[in-house]
This record gives sequence, structure tokens and C-alpha cells, in this order.
Amino acid sequence: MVKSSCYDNGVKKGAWSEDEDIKLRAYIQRYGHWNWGLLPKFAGVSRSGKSCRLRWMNYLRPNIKHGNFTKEEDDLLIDLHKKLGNKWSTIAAKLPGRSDNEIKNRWNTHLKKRAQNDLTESSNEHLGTLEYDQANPKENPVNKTSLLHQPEAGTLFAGESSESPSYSSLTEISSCQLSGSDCALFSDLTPQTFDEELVDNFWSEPFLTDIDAILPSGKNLLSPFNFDNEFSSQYSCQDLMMTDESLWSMMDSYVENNIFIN
DNA sequence: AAGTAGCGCAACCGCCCGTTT
DNA sequence: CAAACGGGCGGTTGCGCTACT
Repeated sequence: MVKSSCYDNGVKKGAWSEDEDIKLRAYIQRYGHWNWGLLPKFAGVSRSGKSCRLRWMNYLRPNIKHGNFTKEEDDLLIDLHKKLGNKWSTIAAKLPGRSDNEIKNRWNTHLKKRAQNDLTESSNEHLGTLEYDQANPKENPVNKTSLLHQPEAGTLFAGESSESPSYSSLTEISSCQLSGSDCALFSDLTPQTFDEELVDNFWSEPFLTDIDAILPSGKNLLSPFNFDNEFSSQYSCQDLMMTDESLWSMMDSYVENNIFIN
């Protein structure tokens, strides 16, 4: 089901671990995906930016659904595919909560045959060949890995303290002043999709608190936000991070010391 | 019970396109 | 104008699970 993990030039490939998911989810929900290329380093995961983007878009995004395609969704998918062809991202935009990858898989593994059958035998009888019975595990697979790696919001950091939150609510996060129009923060997070309870809890994420502990009070170098306002008014977040060599060397030392990756 | 074939799906790869320099 | 870069997209692969022999 899942590709086994391996390293290629220090970049991990294969199945994502629960720990990696937590780090990526926490980082993006806190800071957004302002630059996929740099994000893995700041989030503390040994992955390529593309891999992080894929994992987020297909799996970790808020409100993303897995399995359990309804008959209505299948019908809509077939209809849209007739009109649009293999434009999976366009189709995905019309199927809320479904990623283009999942839609593509659904088409290739289930609906392609059904559509072909419909063409050859224009009988409605074949519409019944797929069952949508919740009790049918084969047609409504519950991915065990998905359950393992997708803790419910609110239980994600269950048992951990919620001490020293940098921000305690969506409102507080939203009030952060961003410099630079290229910081596309929270672009996927609407008020409807942002889980406030998760926001409350993930500030206690261990790797963040480890770093916080060695930084001056109120500073967090993993954050594109935490530059003094006087600087952020002059430079974009990315300007600062790209030019501050001491910051990069500090980040490198964190990585070398396995503060992030363990 | 053991071996095997097929299925489902997460993840990777390579290409394309838009933006920036 | 062109090269470089980053992000997005569609095709494909790899592997665990399940059903079948």
C-alpha cells in the first residue's frame, strides 16, 4: 500500500511517518505554505518541497475526505470526466474535500471500467454494479494507514500541556502583520476549514517548544512572523530568511543536532 | 496452510506553465 | 528577451492487503 521509506541525498522518500505528518501539519497551520522549497527545512522534515506539498494537498489539508465515495460523487465524477477529460484538478475543484490524486485513483480503479461499460451497454443496469453500502468494506475501504496517521483534531496532542502558546486562537494568528505579498499564508485555510481546537493545541508541539527554549523570550526562528516589526516593515519575510546567513547556520545546527529530525 | 494474482492507493517522476530576475 | 525558479498537473510505480487457488 505504502512505499517503504528510504533516503536519497539526505531527502527522505516513501511513506510518511506520523511524526512527519504532525510536524508538517503544525507548521503549515501555523505559518502557511509560503515557500514549498524552503518549508521542509523550517518545518523540520527531511523531505523535498514537492513531497511536502503533495502530502499536504492530498492528505493533511483540513476537510480532506478519504474513501467512501458516494454514488452522487461517482456520478458527478463520470459526468465531469465526460466534459473535461483528465483534468483532475479541475474536476477536484468541483468535488469538495476530494484531492485530484484521489479522484484520479477513483477513476482509474473503479469508474473507468464503469464508464466503458456504460458506453458499450447503454443500460442503466450497470449503474448498480457499484454498491455504496457503508457495511461493504471492499467498496468503502477504510485505510488503516490513514487512520493511524490522521489523528482527530483535538486529540493530536492529547496529554500534552498547552503551556506557552505563541498564539491562542485563529483571531490572534490572523492579526499577525505580514510583510511581502509573496507570503501566501493560510491560503488553504478558511475560517470554515481551520480547526480552532487544533490551533489551541499544536503550539505545544515538542519540536517547537524545544527551539523556543533556547531562543530569547518571544522569538521563534522557525517562524516567518517573528521578526521585529521595524524589520518586517522594510523587508519581506523571505528577504530576511534568504539573506540572514546566521539564521541559516543556526537552522543547520539544529538539523545536525537532530533537534528536528528524530 | 501456503503460494499467487489482482486491487487499491499513497507517493514519486517528469513535464509544463507562470512568475521573477 | 531569456534563463532560472517554483508550483501545479497528469501519468506511473511500488507495495501492502485481500481474495482466490
